[in-house]
Amino acid sequence: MPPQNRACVSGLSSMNIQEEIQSAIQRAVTELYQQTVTEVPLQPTKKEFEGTYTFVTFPLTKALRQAPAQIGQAIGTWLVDHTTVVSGFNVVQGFLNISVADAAWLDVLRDMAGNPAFGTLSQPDGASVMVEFSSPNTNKPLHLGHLRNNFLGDSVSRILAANGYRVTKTCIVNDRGVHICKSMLAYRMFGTDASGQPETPASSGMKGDHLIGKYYVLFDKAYKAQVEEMVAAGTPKEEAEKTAPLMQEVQQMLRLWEQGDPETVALWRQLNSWVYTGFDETYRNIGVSFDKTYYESNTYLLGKEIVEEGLAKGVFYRKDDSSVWIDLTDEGLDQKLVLRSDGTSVYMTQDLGTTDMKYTDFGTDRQIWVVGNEQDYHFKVLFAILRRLGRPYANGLYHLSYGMVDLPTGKMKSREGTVVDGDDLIAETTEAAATAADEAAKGKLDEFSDTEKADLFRMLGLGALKYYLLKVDPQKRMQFNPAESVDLHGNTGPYIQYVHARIRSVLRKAASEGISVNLADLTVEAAGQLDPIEQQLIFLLSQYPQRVQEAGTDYAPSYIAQYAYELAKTFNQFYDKLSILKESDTTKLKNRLILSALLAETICKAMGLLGIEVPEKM
RNA sequence: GGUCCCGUAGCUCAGUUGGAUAGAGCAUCUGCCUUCUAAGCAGACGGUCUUUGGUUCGAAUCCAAACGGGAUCACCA
Repeated sequence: MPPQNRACVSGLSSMNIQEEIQSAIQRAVTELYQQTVTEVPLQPTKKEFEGTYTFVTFPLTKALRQAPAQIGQAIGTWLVDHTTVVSGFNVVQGFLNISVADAAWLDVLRDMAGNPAFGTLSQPDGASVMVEFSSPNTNKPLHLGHLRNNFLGDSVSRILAANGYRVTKTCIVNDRGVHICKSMLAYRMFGTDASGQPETPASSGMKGDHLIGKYYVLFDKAYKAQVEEMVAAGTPKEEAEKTAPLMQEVQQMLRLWEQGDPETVALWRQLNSWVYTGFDETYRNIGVSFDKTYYESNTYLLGKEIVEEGLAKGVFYRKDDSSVWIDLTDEGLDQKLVLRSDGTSVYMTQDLGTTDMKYTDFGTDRQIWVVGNEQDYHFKVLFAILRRLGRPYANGLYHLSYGMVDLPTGKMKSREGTVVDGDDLIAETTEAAATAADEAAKGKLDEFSDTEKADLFRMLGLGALKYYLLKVDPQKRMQFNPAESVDLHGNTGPYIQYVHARIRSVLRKAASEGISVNLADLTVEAAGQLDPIEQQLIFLLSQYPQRVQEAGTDYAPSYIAQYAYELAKTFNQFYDKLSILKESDTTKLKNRLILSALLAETICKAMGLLGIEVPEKM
């Protein structure tokens, strides 16, 4: 991806400590050494040293012809003498650790707290992006792997929106094809009870997607039995798999569907509509929605005219059997089929057409696909083709690839029935959260009504699950441990949710005691000393816009998860070390309240970027 | 076999553009609630960053090779 504009980061305030120190260091070097430095990277000072920002002087030793420590000493002294921001420094070898004046911290706090849009960035050109995710098949319910996909896509969409992009969320439903016909056929065969009544979601009490999933499994069973029988009778396995009567029937059904046979189409519509009702319920449960849903039954014929175009442009070539190919060997890829010899489409043909269509519909500068890493190769080829066809959007395409989710027992395998169902998992997670939370609450929830409790437990269960799946780098294959996923302690969603509730509780108490929390009360000058933990909190908060921006450029919800945890953890340390409401110095007290309020708000925003709600009480 | 991804504490994972003695959580052990929510905090224990070379003031990070795990290389999607 092209690097984004770094300049949009600092829209937060007139007073940006980091930038101020950076430019001051540049001036220091110019004045002290008559040299210019263009890059002034600062890093957070390690915990065991005093200071907030660290400037590494090793790289300057050659140009300035001085020892690293000497340079640090000189620059540090200069900063203290010539700026109001830097209050002190210490030098350890090539590391210049810089401490910031309390007045500067409080200034920053005031700017952040006074800006309701803090952390919402803007793109000067009003850039737009489309995120495609979820994209389920209509022959089975969503499972754990789909949840990772959905949470990623949803979160990335929110992060990009916070970065100032116009975001369009799309979903392409795979609602046709052989696999759909399998469910349809099985339903026609087994879906009627002894008295001739067809099974429906209502009659069975099953969610529509689960009901259809059941028939998909039934087909597979019957088909396998048939193949085994044929093999036992002497037919070679491969031949049996192709010629089994059930498979023939499925193929015939697909042909009928493609011809628009009314009866087949009616059955298809009926079953799919049940599945959609089921999916809608799941999406509502997990808080995921789309701006536009595409159906493959409408798009599967697209792309053929692009094949013609490619042939005319000489990008594709036709073989003797009249199949059409592209040769990408000079890019380290292979030769790839784009149209079958019988003139019908393959996956690639369709994707070429759909990508064009999405661009025609929305004209977004970028398109992102959240799709598992087993399709890495497919997307490399797709993007390469679109580049060669000279599509104007070709450089804005990105495959957000993610790894599989394994179980402690190993891979999820649908054939072995080890797949973790999404709905079941959410129900179990909520249940586990309820049990654990009820116990941990120790009476705190006594005044909650049943619906309030249910709402909280749902929030905690879902928060635990989303956080668990999002805190890991998408690219990495990850292990799903059911016990860990519902944990309320440590680096978890509920831990962060708890901190939010904790802060809100303090703020409520302050209000009930008649302590006002107006920004105007924030005293910058006579504030006295800030505790290092308070400085650390303000520093962390000031990093928020930058983290949002980095998460946007890297499509990385995990950055936000990590950040939210740091905020929560640091607040707990602050909360343990210093009293807020019992502070006798009212200036300090009000400053702490403002700091706490901003912290709650920022935790809420950050968790919101992960699609996680935070409670007022827990 | 070709290509791509991954390899960090017993387990699950962080580790920003190469920087200080590599960090969290879980698990195990030890302290801290008459005081704002203890669903918390503090501490202890735990490492040849898979291995070997290279690049340089400096490498978990960059390069190369090996080893281990995974994916993919269909006229499937």
